[in-house]
Order: sequence, then structure tokens, then C-alpha cells
Amino acid sequence: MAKPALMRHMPQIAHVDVNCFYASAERAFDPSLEGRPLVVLSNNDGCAVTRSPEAKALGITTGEPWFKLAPRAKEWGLVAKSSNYELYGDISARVMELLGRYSAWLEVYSIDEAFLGVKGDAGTLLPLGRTIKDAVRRHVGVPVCVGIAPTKTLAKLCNKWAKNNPAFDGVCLWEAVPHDVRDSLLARLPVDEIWGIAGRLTKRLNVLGIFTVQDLVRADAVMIRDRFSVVLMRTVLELRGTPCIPMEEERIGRDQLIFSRSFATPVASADGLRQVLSIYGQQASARLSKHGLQAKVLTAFAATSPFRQQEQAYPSVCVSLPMPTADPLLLTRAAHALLPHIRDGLKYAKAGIMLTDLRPSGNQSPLELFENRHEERGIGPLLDDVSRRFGRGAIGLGHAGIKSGLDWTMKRDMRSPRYTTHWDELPVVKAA
DNA sequence: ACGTGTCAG
DNA sequence: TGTTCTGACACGT
Repeated sequence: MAKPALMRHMPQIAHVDVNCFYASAERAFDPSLEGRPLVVLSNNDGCAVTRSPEAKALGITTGEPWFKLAPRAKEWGLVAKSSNYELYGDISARVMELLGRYSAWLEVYSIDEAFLGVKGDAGTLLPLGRTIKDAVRRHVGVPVCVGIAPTKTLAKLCNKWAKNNPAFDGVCLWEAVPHDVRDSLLARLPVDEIWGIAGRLTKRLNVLGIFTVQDLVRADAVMIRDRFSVVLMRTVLELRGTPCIPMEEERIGRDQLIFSRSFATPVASADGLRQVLSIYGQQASARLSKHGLQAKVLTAFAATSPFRQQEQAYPSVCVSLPMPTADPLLLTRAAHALLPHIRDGLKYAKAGIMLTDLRPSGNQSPLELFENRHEERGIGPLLDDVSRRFGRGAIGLGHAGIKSGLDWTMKRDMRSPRYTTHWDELPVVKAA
């Protein structure tokens, strides 16, 4: 019996993921990094967050503290880079723009991943995957892999196969993988390789004798729902080819916004924390403005390092703002409510502020949105502005205070140039 | 409604 | 010395 015309090609989902994104972005502008073991470090140069294949081959794990790697870096020829979010953000935008040309149905899932709605059969989808992979490599300069399947969960799984199995050459189409190959791959794959399944769930599944993806696919879906959650049941159904996780609309607002950071050096006084909270208040305000949002509730917190032998403390205060606001001064003042809870002498390792109950800034004409005071403006000018309007005392920190080098600011000793976003850091090409 | 636990990247 | 940061959501109360 012939299938109805509309059923000929079920919609499919292509999952595109940049290979070890941060490391690849670094390489795109520094060819000398090609072929060498390379790690990109977290904020404060704390630990490795991205590893090139060569670094993985050395046995370096993600999350490995830099202070443990540094002594052996020379012997390994290992290069480390501080994270350069401006560069990564710009490269990401280029990748996403390019992907948008291949499907109008694009969901940007993270800085280096996207889902694309696509249609077709093996004869067209496989070439499409290759085209996308080659185009991103050529036009943006970073390597990607592509997984294509009827569901998001399977598309992510195919992407993983495309990455790990050279035979796929970077593109894996679920329907083109022979059934016996699928089965043998699934029978060897631990459940925690699946999107949405991590340590805790794995432990509980193992207790029930479910160790591999094949075990999970064969499990009773209703039992999974009752003993675990509807979320895990959706995963099971998705693994069987039934779409349960829809493509998301582009998220405009957020539910909350957090600004938090560990310090390069601990801060041990309320005065120091005052400065930190002032800066965070400014930056949070700028982020709110950028998204056209205002906050009704602010929570400020600080914490001692859990890794040190000392008394621990996690003070926090929650301030309900009288009016929804994105005003840097009001936010900073509210954040300062934490200060009375700070014990001088205790070494705080991190602090932050969290804004919740966010809402779009109303009573603002559409025109004003485009020429928002804080938009497109760096923190420096903003601080200047605030200091000029209200005096330094008002926010407890003048611009000079920053320039004179506060010791708590982030450590990023090995950051590469911001090649694509700062004129004075443009890469220079020399012709012989 | 709110805090806690879990996960992702 | 030193171990990221941000955001979402389900669940239990």
C-alpha cells in the first residue's frame, strides 16, 4: 500500500555541534595550535573546560585543575588558554547565522550547538549534512559534526557517533545506519551517554539492571514513568523514534539572571565585598537592560571556599525591590544589604547576585529600546556615568579603584586576543 | 508557592 | 595557593 504523499518524508532533526568548541575557536585564529594538545581554562584559570583531541589523548579530564596540569605542561607540549568569551561568542554567532541558511527552523541550543528541522530521505539528508559540515569549516573555520534523526535525543546520539566513529566521517544519519550496527552500538553504550541521563539517574537505573541504552530502550515506558519521571519516559520514547521533545521557540525573556564569580584572591572584608557587589550590580544592570528586562527581586550572596580548612559561611539576603528596575544604582544599593552579614576576617572565595521575578521593562517606548542608555556600552563608561551623576560614595567605588588593580578580579593570564571584536586586536597577516 | 535536587553545556 | 558559571525544570513539601 502506498503511503500518502504527506507521509513520504517525516520531519527530521539535524543536531550540529562544534567539536571541542573553545579549543577550535582558538585554533581558528592561531594555526600554530593545530595538532598540539590544547586546553581552555575556566574563569580564573581554575580548571580545564575544553580539551583538544590531543589533550584528551594525554588523559587530561575536563574539570582537571590547572595547578595540577601546569607542572607537566612543558614536558607534554601542552598549551593552555584562558577563556575568551568575546571570541567564542562571535564565532558562535557566525556559525548560527550560517546554519540559519540551511533551515528556517533553527533552535540555538547552546553556544556551540543547534537543532535544525529538516526533511528528506537518505538520498538528500546525508549530502545536506556534509554540505553543512563543510560550509562551517570553510566559512567560519571550526570543525562540526552532524547527527540527523527523527528525534532530538537520537540526533544528539548520532552526533556523538559521528564524532567518535571515524567511519561516519563527521555525519551520521540514523536511518542510514543498518539495524544490526545500531543494535551492537546501543548494546555497548552506557545509559549515561544519553542526553538527560547523568550520575544520579544512572545509579538508580543500574539498581534495576538497566546499564546500557539497549536495556533502557527495552524497559517498560510506564514503569519508567512511575518509578522515575515523565522526563525519563520521554527520553525512552525518543530513543524508540517517537518525538517527545519539541523544537523550542526562541526564548526571549529569562526567569532569572545570576551574576556570580569566584575571586582570584579571597576577599576578607565587608569593604572588599562592597566593591565586588557594586561591580556586579553594574554588570547585572547592563545585562538586564540588554535583554529589555527589569527585576523585582534581588538576592545577594557570598561564600567561603569549600576546599579550604577554615570555618565555612554562606551568607545571603533576599531584597524585594519596591519597583521592578534595571537601575544600576538601585540594584547596587540592594546588593549592599548583604554587607551587615559579612564577617570581617573570614575569607570569602566567591560572591554574586541573583535577579528573579524578571519582567519586560514596560512603559518604555519602542524607540527608547533602540537607544537604551546602557545598551552597547561597556562597564567602564557606565561606571563613569554613575559616578558622575551620583558621586563615588553612592556606589562605593570610583573608576580609579578599578584601574588601580583590585586583587579579586578574574585571573585570565593566558587569554588570546579578541581577534574579531576589537580593532586593536585584529589578527595581522604578513605576506612574504 | 517555594526550596532542593538534578542535569546540561 | 589553587577545583567554572549560568539556567531550566521536576518533584516534594
